Amino acid sequence: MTERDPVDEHVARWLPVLPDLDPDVEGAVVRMSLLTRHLRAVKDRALAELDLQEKEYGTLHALAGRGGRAAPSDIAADLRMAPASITARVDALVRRGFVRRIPSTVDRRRIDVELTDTGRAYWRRAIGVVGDEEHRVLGALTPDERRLLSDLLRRITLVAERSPAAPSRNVGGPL
Amino acid sequence: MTERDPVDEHVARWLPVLPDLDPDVEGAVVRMSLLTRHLRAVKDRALAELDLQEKEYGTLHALAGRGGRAAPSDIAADLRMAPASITARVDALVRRGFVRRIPSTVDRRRIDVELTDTGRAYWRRAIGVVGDEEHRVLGALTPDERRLLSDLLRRITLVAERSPAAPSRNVGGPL
DNA sequence: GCAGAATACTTCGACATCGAATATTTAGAC
DNA sequence: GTCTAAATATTCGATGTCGAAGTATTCTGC
Repeated sequence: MTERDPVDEHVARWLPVLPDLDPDVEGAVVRMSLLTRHLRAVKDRALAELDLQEKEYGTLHALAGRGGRAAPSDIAADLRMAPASITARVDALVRRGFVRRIPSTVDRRRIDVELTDTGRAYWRRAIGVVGDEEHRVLGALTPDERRLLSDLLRRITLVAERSPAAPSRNVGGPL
Repeated sequence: MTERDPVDEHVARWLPVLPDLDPDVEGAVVRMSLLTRHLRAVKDRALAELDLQEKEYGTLHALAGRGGRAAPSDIAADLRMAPASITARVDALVRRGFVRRIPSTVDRRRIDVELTDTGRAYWRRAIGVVGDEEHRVLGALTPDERRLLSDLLRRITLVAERSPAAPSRNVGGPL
C-alpha cells in the first residue's frame, strides 16, 4: 500500500462538502498540477547555478529544437505563448549574446532568431540539469509503469486537444 | 493501438538531437503540463459565462473548503501563492460583495476573510462547470484506469514533495 | 497594376504575481 | 516588566505576460 500524499488530505477535506467529487479524477488533476509546478520550480533553481533563468533556457531550448534558427512566431507556438511576449525574451537573450536577429532577405516582415555559439554552449550545459529532476521524480516508477503512465496521459491528451469550445452544460442553479 | 498526439511529434523531433531522451519520462512530463494548462483555460472560459474569473472562483473555492472563513495566509497556502498576492484578490471579491473582511478580536494581527451569501451562491453555481471539463477529459479512461493513473501520480508526488530542497514554502526538510 | 486583406513583428497599456520592506501585534527570554 | 524575535497583513517596486493597436511588408482579386 502506498502512503497518503497531500492530495489525499485535500480530497478527504472536500468529500464531506462535495459528495459527488470523484477522488480519482480530482486526485489526478491536482497531482498533475502540483507536479508541473514542482518541476518548474526545481528547474529554475537548478538553472540559476548555471546563470540561466528558466525562461531563458526555455527559449534557447525551443530554438535548438528547430536547428538553432526560428521565427519569433514559431518560438511562440512551441512555447504556447503570445508572439508579443517573445520580443522581450529575445531582447534579453540578444543582450547576453546568446542569440542574434537575422532579417529575412526574401520576406522583410520576417526576422529569424539564431543561436550563437555562446548560446548553444549554455543550452548544452543546461540540458542535463533540467532532465535530472524529471528523471529523479519519475524514478518513483518502474520503466514499465512510466510507459503505462505516458500511455494513459496520451489518451487523455487526445481528448483534451479535441475540445472545440464546449458549450455551457449544467449551468444554472438559481441564485 | 492509440493514435499519436502532439507530444509524440515533439519527442520524435527531439530524439535525433538528444538520443538520451527517455520518451516516457518526457512524454509524461510534457503531457501533464499541457493538460494542466488546458484545464485551466477551459475552466476560465466556462466560468466567464457565469460572470466569474478563474482566479475569483479559485479564491472562493479555497474559502469554501475551509468552511467559508479563513485567514489570507491560509488561502495563500492552499492556492500555493504568495500571501501578498491574496490582498488584491480579496479586494476584488469585497468589491463584488462575495466576501467580507472580519478583524479577529483575539489576535489583532489577523483578519479573517468570510464568504457572503452571494459569494457562496456564485461558488455553488460554478462548481459543476469546473468539474465538467475534468470529467470530460478524464472520461477517456475507464474508472479502473483513472484509479491506476491517480495511484501512479501519487507515488510520483510523494517523491517530488520529498526533494532535498523542496520548492514549496513549507519546506523544512532536515539539512 | 492597384486597393485592400492578410501576415509578421513590435509597441503600448493593463494586470497578476512576487520578494522585500513596513506597520502592527503577539509571544518569549531574562 | 522590558526588550527582542516572530508572526500577520499590507504596500511598494519590479517583472512577465497578454490583447489590442501600430508599422511595415507581402499577397490576392479583379
